[in-house]
Amino acid sequence: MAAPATTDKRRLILEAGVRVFARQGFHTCRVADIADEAQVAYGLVYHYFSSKEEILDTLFTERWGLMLDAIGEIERESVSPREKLGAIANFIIDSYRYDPDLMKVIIVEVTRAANTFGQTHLEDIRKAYREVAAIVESAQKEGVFRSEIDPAFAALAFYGLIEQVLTSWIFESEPVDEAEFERAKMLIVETISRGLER
Amino acid sequence: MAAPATTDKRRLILEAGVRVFARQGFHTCRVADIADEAQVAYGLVYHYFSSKEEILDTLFTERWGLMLDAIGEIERESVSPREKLGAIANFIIDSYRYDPDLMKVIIVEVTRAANTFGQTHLEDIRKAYREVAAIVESAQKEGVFRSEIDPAFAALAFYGLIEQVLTSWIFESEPVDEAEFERAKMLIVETISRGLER
Amino acid sequence: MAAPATTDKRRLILEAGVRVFARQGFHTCRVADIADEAQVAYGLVYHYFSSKEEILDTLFTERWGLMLDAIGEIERESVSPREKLGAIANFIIDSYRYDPDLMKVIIVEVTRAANTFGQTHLEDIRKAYREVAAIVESAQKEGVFRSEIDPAFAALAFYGLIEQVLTSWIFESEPVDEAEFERAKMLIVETISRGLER
Amino acid sequence: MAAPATTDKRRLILEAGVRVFARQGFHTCRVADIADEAQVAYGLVYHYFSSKEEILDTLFTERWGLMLDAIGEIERESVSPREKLGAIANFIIDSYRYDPDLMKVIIVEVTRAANTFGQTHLEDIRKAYREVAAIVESAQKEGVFRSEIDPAFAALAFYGLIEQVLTSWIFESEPVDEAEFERAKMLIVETISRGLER
DNA sequence: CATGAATGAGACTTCATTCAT
DNA sequence: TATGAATGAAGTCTCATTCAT
Repeated sequence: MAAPATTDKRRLILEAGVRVFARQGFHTCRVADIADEAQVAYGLVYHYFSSKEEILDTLFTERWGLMLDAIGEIERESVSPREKLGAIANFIIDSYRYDPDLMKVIIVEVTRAANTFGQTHLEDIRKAYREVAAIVESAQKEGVFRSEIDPAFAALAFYGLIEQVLTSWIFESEPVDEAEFERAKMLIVETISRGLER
Repeated sequence: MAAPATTDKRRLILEAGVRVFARQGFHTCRVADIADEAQVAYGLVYHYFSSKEEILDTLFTERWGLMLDAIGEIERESVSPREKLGAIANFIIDSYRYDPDLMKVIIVEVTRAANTFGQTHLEDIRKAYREVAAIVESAQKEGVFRSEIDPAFAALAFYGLIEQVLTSWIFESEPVDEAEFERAKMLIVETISRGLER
Repeated sequence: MAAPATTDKRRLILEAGVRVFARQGFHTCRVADIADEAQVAYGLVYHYFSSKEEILDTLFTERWGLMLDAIGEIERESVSPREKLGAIANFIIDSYRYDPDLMKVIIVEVTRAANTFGQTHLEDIRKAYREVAAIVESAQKEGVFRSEIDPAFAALAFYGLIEQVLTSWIFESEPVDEAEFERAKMLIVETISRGLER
Repeated sequence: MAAPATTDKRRLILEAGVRVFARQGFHTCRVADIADEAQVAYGLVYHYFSSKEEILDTLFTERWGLMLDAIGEIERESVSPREKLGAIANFIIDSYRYDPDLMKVIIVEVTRAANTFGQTHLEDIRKAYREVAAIVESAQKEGVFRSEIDPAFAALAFYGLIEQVLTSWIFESEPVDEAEFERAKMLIVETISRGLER
């Protein structure tokens, strides 16, 4: 009695949404494009989602939720702050490696879109920032990180760097190769650590 | 040949565009909103600009050009690499201080918008990155900066941090106070330098 | 061959149709609203009725048929014309008293709706008019009613008055009280008789 | 400098609205039909009216306002109550004679449509009823009309009769001839007066 | 330069109806 | 009988752009 993945039309539509949003952009694509991509009747999109926006919201919330969960788990592990930040960076970069289209959509259409969706999901986004800031703060208390730097500012730098790296990949025409992923992980951790450690 | 600044309708429209794009976003606003804001007849917008997009393009190109000029000048000055990066960060932050709406529009609608405009102005944007990378590279050759870090990656980190800081201001409901500007300048230079210097 | 009234889904749908049409109007409501109101699966509506319109048609035909039957019976009784008209008025007003929603639907969506359904059921509606006209005509022949008035015109006045009274009730926010029903019956008969009798 | 009636597109659209609503009904027609009938671009309809509904509202309000004005004037004349009611009946019937399509639309889509528009314009409609009731009431005080009949009920009967007569014309396939109009005026006044006078 | 009416393609959304189970 | 997912045609409204004055 396995779940018949092929006939879960709702999931089909979400996956089509990822591809279409990534290819054409949220504002530029039409709902018809999503239906076509999903090989599904136009109206079915509205059977499962109340609007084009809800598709994007769902994609973001699902993925961002996974990330927040992962960050929470990482936070609770008893490893060094450096390793924690490294693990978070890894997770985000692996998310891109695993599904670049989805991450592109999330970054381009939500995380970096200050207006419509950025506002809607601001609280979720800020939660991720606060988690990183918390890691930095407790590392400062333990004396592992320098205290001169405001934890919130450190979180800004952390995500700013990662997002910029992902964005540079997004703009590239060629798919990113495996070595590049590993190199980026290392550089990010290296750079951030150097800025934060004593 | 006096320039009657007050009745330069073209300028009026550009300035209205800044306010409207900042307030409503490029995709959400209508050309009529811009005409209204500029207190100008609907059709006049199309007398001076061939499309809504051209208004945004003009705003971006004007401002980004000033920045590229400033970076060029800074590059040619004979000061330390650290001071050069600091000067660039200052310039960008002062741009925001001077005209937050314009910078909001440039960041939200162009720099961070991977699809439409990001693509159009990609070359301009990359030029700025390359300038910073060049500063880093020559500093590495002079032995002032560590050589382990790829200059292009350093530029990514540099802009990523600045953009993230500006973005955090953009999302804030309260206007940013002067002290915050100065604090940010210092933190940015401090963070970047620490990551790059020997 | 017991009729399990409670589970007669068809009847459930018809009754739900009355409530939904009365509340939201025929054009504004959706078939889904009727299914919801009837607590019945969406598709079942189409199992019993070929279209939304057929539900309304059925409601009208059922009720209007009862009225035509009643009028026929009343006509055959050997009472005065005044009493006959009074009995018809009574019947219609009692129909409203017994099921105001149903009468509202019939009047608003069929009887007073000149376009779609009015046309469909025009013949049925006219039959009722002709019955009243026949009563008037034979009363004129018997010398009980004045001959100056065209029987068809008299029927118009008769139904016009009743419909207007019902309409005024339909628009009222408060339910009509019993005394008002009796008062209306009297006034209607009084008014019509005065207009028709010698 | 005569008003160029031919190019007043707004008026053209209103007039087209009358014809299209009369022919197809408000719910059944499309905005495109109105634009076509007016020989005007689709978008222009929305340049002048915010919705299809606003066209109907405008038609009703314009015409009903004229009627209320006329009733007000008639009320102020120093003639007998019978003549006043006759004048009102005349005005309404002449309105139909002059522009049957417009009156058809007003009656079918507004006055007799208890749901959407009836509700919107209920107050306007009731105002007309109250004016007639006022005439009846003062006639009762002067002793010209019988006091047994509630003035509000009399108004109901008055409009009910007129509306029913107009409705019967609306349903007729042939246009109504002049003699019929005059005959109806007389019958209406006759019937109502007989019901009300001492 | 300036105006704003006019155009019409386009996109979203709704919902009656069908159909496979 | 009963279910509700699936279909897709329609229709409303928006708005960038054009154009006559």
